[in-house]
Amino acid sequence: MTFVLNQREKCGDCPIRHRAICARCDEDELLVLEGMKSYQTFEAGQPIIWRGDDLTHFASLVTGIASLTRTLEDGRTQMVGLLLPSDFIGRPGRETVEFDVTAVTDVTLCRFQRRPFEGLVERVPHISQRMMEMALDELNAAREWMVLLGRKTAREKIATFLQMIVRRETVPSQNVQDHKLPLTREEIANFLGLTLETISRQLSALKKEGVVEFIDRRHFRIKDMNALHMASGDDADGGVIV
Amino acid sequence: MTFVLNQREKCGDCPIRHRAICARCDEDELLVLEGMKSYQTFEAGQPIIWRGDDLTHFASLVTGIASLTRTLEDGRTQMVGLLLPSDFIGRPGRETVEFDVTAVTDVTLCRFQRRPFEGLVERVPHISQRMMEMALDELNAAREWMVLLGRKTAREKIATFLQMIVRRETVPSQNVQDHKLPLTREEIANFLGLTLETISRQLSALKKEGVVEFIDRRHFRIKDMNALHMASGDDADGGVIV
DNA sequence: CATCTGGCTTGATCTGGATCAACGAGGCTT
DNA sequence: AAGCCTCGTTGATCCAGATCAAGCCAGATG
Repeated sequence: MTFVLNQREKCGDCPIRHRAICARCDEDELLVLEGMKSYQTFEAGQPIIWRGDDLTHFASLVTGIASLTRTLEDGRTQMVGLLLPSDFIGRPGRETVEFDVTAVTDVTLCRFQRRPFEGLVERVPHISQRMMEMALDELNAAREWMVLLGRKTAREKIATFLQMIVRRETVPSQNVQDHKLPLTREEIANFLGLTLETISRQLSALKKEGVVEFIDRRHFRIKDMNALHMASGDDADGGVIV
Repeated sequence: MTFVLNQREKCGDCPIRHRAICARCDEDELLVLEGMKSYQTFEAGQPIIWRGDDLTHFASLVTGIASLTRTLEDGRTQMVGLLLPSDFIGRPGRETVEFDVTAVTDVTLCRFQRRPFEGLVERVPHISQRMMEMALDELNAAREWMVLLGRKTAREKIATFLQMIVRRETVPSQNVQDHKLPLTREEIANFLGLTLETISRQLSALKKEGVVEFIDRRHFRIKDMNALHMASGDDADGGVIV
């Protein structure tokens, strides 16, 4: 578990054909993958891999949402990544996993044995380049998040989070302005380095100010995108790096 | 700027022969590098690259220390990485830089034009694998730091920071137990997401408790490694991942 | 040798977010 | 339909760390 890739498009039926792994889907190499893939499902809340486990498979997240977290001895937990459909789990050259991966919702993975997949990565330059690109994207995202965790206020953190949700558009969007919070208040808190009470209060505040509107607990709509952006603490340009 | 690599050893005279880039130094490919390298120096405090700048060169940090930071509009700044000698600056496939790189002390870089270097990376599999390994190391380090920034107390942050200094051993060590703080109190604060006053107070507290001893403002010695470890908030095993 | 300057320490006070606590509201089960 | 759960809201209070404010100390400068 490891890469989080902001790339929703598919270019075929099989998840492994997501642009995530190969930008050129007709490549013969991908046919090899067809033979070795298998599917695996997890229920919401179930662990997918624990830190320290052997990484026997690589996988592509087909449906659902998973989280990447670390929990300290006393139970404090910090989310370090959020995996959405088409995101990739696995890192070439690594035997074990450094963070816990947990299914946030029901999850389907499309898996490949690590060895043959790694062989493929080694043989096919544009796949290894793609893996490098994903790693660097993830590195950028992690560093952006470090800025948020270290220096932003609660309000800025939530505004940034909402912007991220809107940008990464979890559901392919039936209604353009409606968005779904993929996480509970507690999970959001663990993502932002806050408590669930603070999340709740800040969301209420944004609602009261007319920046966002809530359809129900999980569904919201941005009423004032500009105010949200102002509240996020990011400068004008630097927004979309992910 | 981008990779931070925890790899002090050299395997030759030239910095590019650091294990950082090639684990097998006799490779012919490295001879190519000999011809295209050039050196560049920066004074303490000078910017090396700004966010958004074109990344025309890759480089290896030969001497000195540099920081990777992001500054918000109102001046709040967060350090997202610390570059020590033999660390690598540059990312294959990227045109621009996402964070500011600044010389913390006087710095010497050994540079290479990006294009030819990238060509080399593409041609030589074990170099591209090494680059991937560095990227993944950095990704892990960034995520570990996210846990620190999001969930650790001031005391835990400082203890973790001191442990990191001891582990990464800035100076090759004349006296095994003496260590040097590579940063000012303010820089440490920006690294840990705190203020300089809090850094000062926490260091005083650790001193008073006999956990560390200060030779002068910059030089310290661990008196009670175990207590320091206890204070860091990390669990028994998970320490050295970097 | 006096002064200055930039980094550092220490004290006093303030405050954003944590913590503790109670209550609501929707979705299950029975 | 009643009784639970789990998740979420809101209020009251607390406290770790920020902020404001003096001083301090060592090395640089005249």
